[in-house]
Amino acid sequence: MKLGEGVEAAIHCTMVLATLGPGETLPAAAMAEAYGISPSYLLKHLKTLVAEGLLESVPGPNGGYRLARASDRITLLDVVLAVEGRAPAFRCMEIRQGGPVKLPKAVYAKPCGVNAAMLKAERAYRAALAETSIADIVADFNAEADPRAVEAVCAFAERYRRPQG
Amino acid sequence: MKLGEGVEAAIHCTMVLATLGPGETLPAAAMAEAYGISPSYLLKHLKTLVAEGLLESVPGPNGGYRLARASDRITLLDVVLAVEGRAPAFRCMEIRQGGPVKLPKAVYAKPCGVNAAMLKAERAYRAALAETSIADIVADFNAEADPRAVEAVCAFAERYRRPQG
DNA sequence: GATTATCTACTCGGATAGATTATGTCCGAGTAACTGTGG
DNA sequence: CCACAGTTACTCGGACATAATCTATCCGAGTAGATAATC
Repeated sequence: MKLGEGVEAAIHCTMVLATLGPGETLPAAAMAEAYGISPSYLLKHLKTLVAEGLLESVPGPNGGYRLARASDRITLLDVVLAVEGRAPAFRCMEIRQGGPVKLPKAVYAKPCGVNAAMLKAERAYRAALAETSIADIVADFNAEADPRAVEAVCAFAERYRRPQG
Repeated sequence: MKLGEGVEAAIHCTMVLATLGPGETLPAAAMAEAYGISPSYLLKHLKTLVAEGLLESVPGPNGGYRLARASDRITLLDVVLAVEGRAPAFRCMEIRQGGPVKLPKAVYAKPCGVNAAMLKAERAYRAALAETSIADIVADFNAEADPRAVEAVCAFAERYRRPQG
């Protein structure tokens, strides 16, 4: 039960991309510098987000990344699943069938109760993540965070944003 | 976002230990054989469960493991946290502070909104796990599962159980 | 001076090493039961 | 026949290899813009 470090980066990058105007892009190198992380490694995760349909990439000079759809239609769940994979955290290996005594397959027709309980909990987890959109997080940040932090993010986006794409 | 394979084994072992009478124990080797997993590796996880206070171990001949408290007071959350650790799955690295522009620490006094949202989801996950006790899972298994599977588990426990401890 | 072909520089994308964690295994410490002996 | 000491075999506990995964990096493909030659 441990999420990769790239999830945090992916969420923050998605947030800052949400502050851009329509069509504007931001290069990966700028975001990597802004958060003090490896550009190559961030690129790896951004690539995944593009493949998952959350972001769009524009190659060439003045290229960069932008959201593939409005920020209020991208949830934290979308980002987490894109980076970590859609497979459930608990993967039932059916060890209940692993013993030496082999019963007919029909005995195990009903799904394992343990698996059911674990998946139920994971549904609750995902539902909670799905309740919060990137737009919500950004709005909360702008409203609640220290004005200097908000100003710093705006200045950063203003400096590195690329028009149109 | 991925749980170790040992979680499933730990839950199933806890369940079968819950079917024993008071004071009775079951050796690790028996459970490993019943589920077709490595005895040494299972022992590793059982050891952890003992250290976490969920199980008790009895050394020597006729030794084994038993629950440290009643099965209706052991939840799935207890087992998962014992095996996977109590640390949250999402660990905020504060990359928002990682950039080249250094703002006063007071700016970051309020916790990161991303972290808050992720931890909220994880609280929902843990709450769902805490709702289900091992006794619940066992009762559901006895009521819903195929009678042949129930019989197999009973026969197994009957064969390997050790009196008293 | 306008147009066009070329060239350059900058971007993302995929394939490639290193580090950390999870998985799987082995041997040693400790204890209860068994065995043989003596009373 | 009973008590007792020694031995044995079986259990868990901790330290040690192996495999998988996450982290980090480098080089290549592609494109927009700048440049310079040409009409």
